[in-house]
Amino acid sequence: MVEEKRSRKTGGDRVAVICTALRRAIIERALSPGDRLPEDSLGERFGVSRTIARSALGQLAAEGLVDLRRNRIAVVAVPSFEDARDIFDIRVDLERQVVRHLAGKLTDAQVKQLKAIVDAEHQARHGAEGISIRLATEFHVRLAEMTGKPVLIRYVTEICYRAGLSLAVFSRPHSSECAVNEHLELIEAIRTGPADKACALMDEHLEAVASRALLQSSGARSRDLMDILAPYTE
Amino acid sequence: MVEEKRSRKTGGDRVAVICTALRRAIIERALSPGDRLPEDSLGERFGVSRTIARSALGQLAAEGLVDLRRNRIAVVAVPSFEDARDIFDIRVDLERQVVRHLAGKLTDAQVKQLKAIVDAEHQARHGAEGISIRLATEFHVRLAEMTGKPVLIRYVTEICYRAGLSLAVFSRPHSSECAVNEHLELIEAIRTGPADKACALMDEHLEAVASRALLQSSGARSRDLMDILAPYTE
DNA sequence: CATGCATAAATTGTACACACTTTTCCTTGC
DNA sequence: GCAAGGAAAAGTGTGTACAATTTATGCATG
Repeated sequence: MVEEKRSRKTGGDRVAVICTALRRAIIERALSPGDRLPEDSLGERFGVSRTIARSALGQLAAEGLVDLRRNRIAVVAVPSFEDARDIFDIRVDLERQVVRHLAGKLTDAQVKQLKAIVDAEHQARHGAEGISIRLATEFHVRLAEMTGKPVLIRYVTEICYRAGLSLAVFSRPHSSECAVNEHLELIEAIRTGPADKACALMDEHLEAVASRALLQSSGARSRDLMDILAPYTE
Repeated sequence: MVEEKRSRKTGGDRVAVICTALRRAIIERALSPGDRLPEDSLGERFGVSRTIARSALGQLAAEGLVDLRRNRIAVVAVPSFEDARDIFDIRVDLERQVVRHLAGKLTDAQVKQLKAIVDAEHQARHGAEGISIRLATEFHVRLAEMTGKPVLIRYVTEICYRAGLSLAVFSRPHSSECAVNEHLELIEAIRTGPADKACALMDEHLEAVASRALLQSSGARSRDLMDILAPYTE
């Protein structure tokens, strides 16, 4: 660990550093829903006191990525099926607003930027699944950022991360394969098409992502104690 | 003060107490956008240490009600005009979801509960304007709560408070007078009508609230934090 | 009278200490 | 072998101290 020196100079928001790291770990599935996040370990890991770690956990709890119960160790949030459904419903509305604001107004630089992400998605499609999911999320977040509307950006970002976390609970492996092509089509629709057309495509895309994952809930609940014990019951 | 004994028994979330008090003070306009919120004074006012006050400010910042810049005193958030517009756009979408889920499904008890709020609004219509605004907000929040969907409730609540704060910046006095009747009509539409009809009425209502607002306000008075919070300290 | 500039006051950033709660695990009695 | 109980360990809740930074004050200077 050699980054000691910088910490004094910049003093830059260390809470934010932890939040960013954890968000990424969660979205990449390096951390799974239910995983414990003790303040001590977290602080030690990032070379800060418990005060900072605790503050970061508070922030992530406010974002719905962490569950925080009194006197109990913080854990990565475990969205219920209903939560997941609601998160996707809200996501559809928010991203429709994004598309509406962006339709026909993307600059060439923006298109290039988006295609770069899709490229990365394409390359990552046979690697670790976590990377694919992170990149897919990044695509949507970047799209939102292009609206330049801070409030909208904040909510879309938050809901996208929560959606990613929900998928970690309920989707089966390799369910996000075809998203790459859909992202390319989205770019085209937003660049050229009228708002309605682009919105419809976004709706379709998100509905596809959701239904690829959420509609078969029974299989996803394999972590449930009852299911695990079922074969041993008789 | 005499609230000593309870602190041992419940130990109940003191951060939440401060957050609730501040949210209410903000929505009732006892605190105005830009008002300073030093951690010391806040803690002293609520009989807790700076640790707790700071945590509360962090939470409110995450909700968009407080602006928190490094090494600077926290202030009540000052939404820009664009922020206000975006907040209302998102609010329309979210509340449309609420209405869609509730249309034709309100129980008698729920209708009664909502009418009680509208009654209170009616009674408060010639009193302090802050109370009217709080009750109007409460109406929408309660409506959201009736969906029983935690995620939706959280976002609607947050966005309603932010909308209320935005109105504090951009609306002129007495612009929310007629909201009482509109709320009554809303209850009826949601109770009896089909979802589309009720959604349309909600859209109309929110659009009316938003457009009644958009004008500059004056009011650059500076007051004492201690005095302002007195009624909220309990 | 305005303007820097130095210094003091106010305020935040962070670590840490200690009390309290929850969890773990070991012991004891049956 | 096992259920009950009770330390010990692990972990959170909160106050406080001190460093770092910003803001306010006052004084000298042009």
